[in-house]
Amino acid sequence: MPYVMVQIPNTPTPTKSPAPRSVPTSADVARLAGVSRATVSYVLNNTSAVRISEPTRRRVHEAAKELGYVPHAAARSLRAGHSRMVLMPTLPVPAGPLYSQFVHDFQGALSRLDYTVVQYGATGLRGDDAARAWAELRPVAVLVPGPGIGPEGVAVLKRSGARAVVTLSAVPVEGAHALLLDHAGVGRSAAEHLYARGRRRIGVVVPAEPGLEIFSGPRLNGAREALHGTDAAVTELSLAYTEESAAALAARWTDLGLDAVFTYNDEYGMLLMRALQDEGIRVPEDTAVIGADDLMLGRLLRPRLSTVRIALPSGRDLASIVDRAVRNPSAEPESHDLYGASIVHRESS
Amino acid sequence: MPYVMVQIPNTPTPTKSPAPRSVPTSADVARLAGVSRATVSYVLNNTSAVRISEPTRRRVHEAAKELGYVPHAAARSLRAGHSRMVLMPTLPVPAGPLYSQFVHDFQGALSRLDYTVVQYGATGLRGDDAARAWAELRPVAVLVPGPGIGPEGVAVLKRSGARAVVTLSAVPVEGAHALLLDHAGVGRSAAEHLYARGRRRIGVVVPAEPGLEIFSGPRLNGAREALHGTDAAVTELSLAYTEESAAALAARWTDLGLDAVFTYNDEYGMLLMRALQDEGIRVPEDTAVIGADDLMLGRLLRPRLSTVRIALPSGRDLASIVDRAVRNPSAEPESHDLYGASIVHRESS
DNA sequence: TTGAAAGCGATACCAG
DNA sequence: CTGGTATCGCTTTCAA
Repeated sequence: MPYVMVQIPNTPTPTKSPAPRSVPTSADVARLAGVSRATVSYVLNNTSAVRISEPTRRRVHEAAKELGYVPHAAARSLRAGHSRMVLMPTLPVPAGPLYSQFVHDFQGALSRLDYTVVQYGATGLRGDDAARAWAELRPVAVLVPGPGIGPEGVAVLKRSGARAVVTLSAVPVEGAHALLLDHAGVGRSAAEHLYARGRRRIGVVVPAEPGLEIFSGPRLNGAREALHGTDAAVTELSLAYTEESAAALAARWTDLGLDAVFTYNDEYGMLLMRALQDEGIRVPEDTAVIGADDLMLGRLLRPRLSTVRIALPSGRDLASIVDRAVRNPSAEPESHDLYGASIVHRESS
Repeated sequence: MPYVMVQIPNTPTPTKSPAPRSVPTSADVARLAGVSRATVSYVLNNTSAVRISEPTRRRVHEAAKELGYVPHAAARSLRAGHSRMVLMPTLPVPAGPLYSQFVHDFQGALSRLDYTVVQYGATGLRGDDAARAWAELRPVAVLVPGPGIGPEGVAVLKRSGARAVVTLSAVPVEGAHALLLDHAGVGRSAAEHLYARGRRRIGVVVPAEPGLEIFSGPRLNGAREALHGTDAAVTELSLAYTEESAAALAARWTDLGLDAVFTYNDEYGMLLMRALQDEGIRVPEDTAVIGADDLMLGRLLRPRLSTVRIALPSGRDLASIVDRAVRNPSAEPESHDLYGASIVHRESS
């Protein structure tokens, strides 16, 4: 810990020590193999347009291996003028199981199409600044989860060479392909379901964790909307993902006088349902509970948790949408409605 | 579009249509502002070494805005000879809650130190090829989760300019900083706990999902190790993360004659515990159950799930390890033992 | 079959 | 204060 001894300037100055052994370039390989850089490039890329003699190939390969040569992606794509990188900004919140699975599938599908998926941790930047930061990488396509981009952002990306911008969100964005997640529909379905089952005083959980508003807002509004003009009332319930918060909420449950609750998703549902049960409130007799996202854990609860399923696109489908858009960038951006806010009725409601 | 006339090879050739409006460069900005590229660079980077007149600054900024100019990261880092990118290969499996949280924290901490975290989806490449693919991006540091790299891989990365390679895994790798996750210790602790509570016929769940062997293997072996030479026996139990698989396993539970089970982690634990209960097997009376990872859901089960907690490093700690290593690349790689395979004893065991 | 050289976009030195 | 220009590493014509 020598750091306590010296003044550290407040700007992060990287130590500019000369690299002990500098990074080998194709020129180094050429020198060692006794050929020109062009030849090195031909050999290493298996260029079919030119034929290189077998002894030369071997010499080049050996030299490359000996030096531990690795081509410089930036230089290559600078020269080429394009890359096959698909950029995906990371979510501002830790990914849930649904999203993790989706990303995994999407990556697999795209790499089978010879793209490279990069999740880019651009925290702290908002709106157009974020889009500019993404554009600096000159990705061939960008998949934006959530409402992190506006029409100007899309324009910036396209001007910077992105051949496809796809949003995965509740509202379409001018110029971008849209996968429309109907969060409001989730809230609406949940509310309608509870109403149909005779519930009239309906709570809606809104996670206290920051960053989730973009999902929880539409879900809450959807529920409000569905019950507008009926004799049912909606109560917004803030809940953090901790046992204490759930216990506190459960403790004032009787005072709240609710006979049903839509818990934002299955995880919060599990949390709250357990707290209610511990408080002696019977589910579903006293209070009906419904979650969302149809996670495995809902099926394992007792009573089994009713849920609203929202279908994310399969990774393969989305990958092919991206690929098509990249191959034909002039095509009009499409909107794909991801219907499927469908009720999975189990025992808790 | 003369391209329709020629044979398109079956390799995915991107349509080489001339971009309708090509990407603006700093030269374009310079032209529009009536200054040289150098001046543009000075203005846009607020270079303090030179002073540019206010009118000129304005003209440059206006030109840049009008063209929608965004600098080209590849060109910049090619010139600069370094970047502040920290590369993190994505896991070969969808991330669990523990890991998602960890990545999120780590990203946040590193961006506060002015690094950019990139999760790179390099599927399909194994061992040294993967390391080479990562090295092409010339990251300043690489964090490898799991045993995805060997000493040669580390060497390749370092030769390519990576100033720090950190592995998050069970075994240290020559030349790399190591965060040692004691998976075997998890299995050992679980087994010792069950043994101490009088259990002798102990099952160990091994997830059927591919890609998890790297975690489940050591956990199983740790359990075996702990009970070696005692009067207890270990039975390996393959289990897929589906209700059917769990039900099938539970159905033959009596035949198996087990009085305890270590379920790999809490999620599999929840799954199996529920299946056992549905089968009429009492937990913990007939069979004790213990999971791992100390997920929230374990606390919400009834009986509450005992678990083995394994402490991942905090994102901030790890970020500062990386930062230190980057600033002082010549320092010997450190190994940090992440002890903390500690038993959280609840009701299921 | 191989080599010389142009140029991708941005930056920083050195003159003017 | 501003402009030329060399340079980063690589690919790809064009010549030899």
